[in-house]
Amino acid sequence: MERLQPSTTELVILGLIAFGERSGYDLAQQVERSIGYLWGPSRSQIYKVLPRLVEQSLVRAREVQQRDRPDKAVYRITPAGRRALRSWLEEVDEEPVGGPNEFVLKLFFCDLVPARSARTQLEGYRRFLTRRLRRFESMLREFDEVEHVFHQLVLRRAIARIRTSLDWADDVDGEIGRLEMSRARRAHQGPRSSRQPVI
Amino acid sequence: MERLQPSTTELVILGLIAFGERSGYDLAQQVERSIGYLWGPSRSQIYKVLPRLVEQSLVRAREVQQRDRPDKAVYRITPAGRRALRSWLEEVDEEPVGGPNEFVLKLFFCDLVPARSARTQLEGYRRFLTRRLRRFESMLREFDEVEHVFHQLVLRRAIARIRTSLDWADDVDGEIGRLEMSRARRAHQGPRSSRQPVI
DNA sequence: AGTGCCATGTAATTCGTTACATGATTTC
DNA sequence: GAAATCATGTAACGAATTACATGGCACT
Repeated sequence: MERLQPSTTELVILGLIAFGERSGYDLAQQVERSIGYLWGPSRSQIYKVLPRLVEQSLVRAREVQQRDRPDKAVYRITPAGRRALRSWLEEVDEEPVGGPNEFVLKLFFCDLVPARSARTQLEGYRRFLTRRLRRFESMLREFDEVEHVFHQLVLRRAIARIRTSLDWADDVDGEIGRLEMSRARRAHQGPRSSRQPVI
Repeated sequence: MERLQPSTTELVILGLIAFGERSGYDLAQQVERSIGYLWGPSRSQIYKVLPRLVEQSLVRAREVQQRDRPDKAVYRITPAGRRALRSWLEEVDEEPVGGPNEFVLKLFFCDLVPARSARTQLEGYRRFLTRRLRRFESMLREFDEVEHVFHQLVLRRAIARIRTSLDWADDVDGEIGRLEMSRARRAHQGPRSSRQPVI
């Protein structure tokens, strides 16, 4: 009974594990110190997801004995896990059900994949933002400003934020270019570098 | 078995009804044409919430017979509903569980309350944003830029968006000022105006 | 003695989604 | 004849939260 695509929650956990071996506790900590604001499952939810990932053989668990600390289980990504993660990151969902954050969430993990994939994802995000911007701007024209001042104001905030994100996307584009160059340079100098994608 | 505070979903539905009598269908439509992007319950969820609101006597239902269209039920806010809504809008939750959107959601409904309440809510939002900005900026310093380029980039987006929201808050402040003045002018000229708060 | 960190989980409950079901009327 | 709009709901399921439960070590 394998699902075709794991849930976003599962993929995010998987993504964090892809950066290196982690325990459930580590994951909970890292979540709130990094992507917690984009997407924040509770500690207990993480512990529920981990066995599911093992079951789908996307990660493998390993017991670690400790003296002065409680024993713990650490999880490491498997080849199947890498494949699942890669296909998630490479697929561009034009209208994600989980909202616009899904683009950003995927971009967060783009250190794991070739710069090419990051660029593709970014393009999808840009298209999404542009569509939204058009829609919101036309909504703004329809609203009457006299009766519902705050409706308009809130909409204006949304529009301003989209514009900011679009500007940011331009920055990222440049950054990806620099990344590609530095990776290419390293590739024909020394063979293994920490900057190369790891999955 | 009365809850002390209705859920956010209930309050948002209640808020929309406060603008005027609505059917379940109307609500679903209005949601996706206005605040859907901030907070989007499905149509079927709306139909589940409406009886709950009746039960808590925050709204009253009325049957409407129609010839060429199916009959429908329309909902109107009650005095108890107004009280619940007002207390929600006037209360500033410094760290909302539903995330930052809760501030914006409340501001969306601020045409219903005195300008004073809007300003108080806005101040809370500003404090929230400033706290976040400080936190994110310190996170940015901690990240190493070499290994995880995209972690930094995503964080930079969040920071840029917060700055945009803060600028927007300045705008809203000015707009509220204008609103107060125009309301005051109307108050000592004609007695009833559509621009006065309705709850 | 008390707080906080490490570490993992279960149980109860709520919230919400998707899919299904129905059916008339209007518009292309 | 097909599609869209109006109109309301149920049923099955999944996802996620909060609260509960345990327990040792380190630091003040």
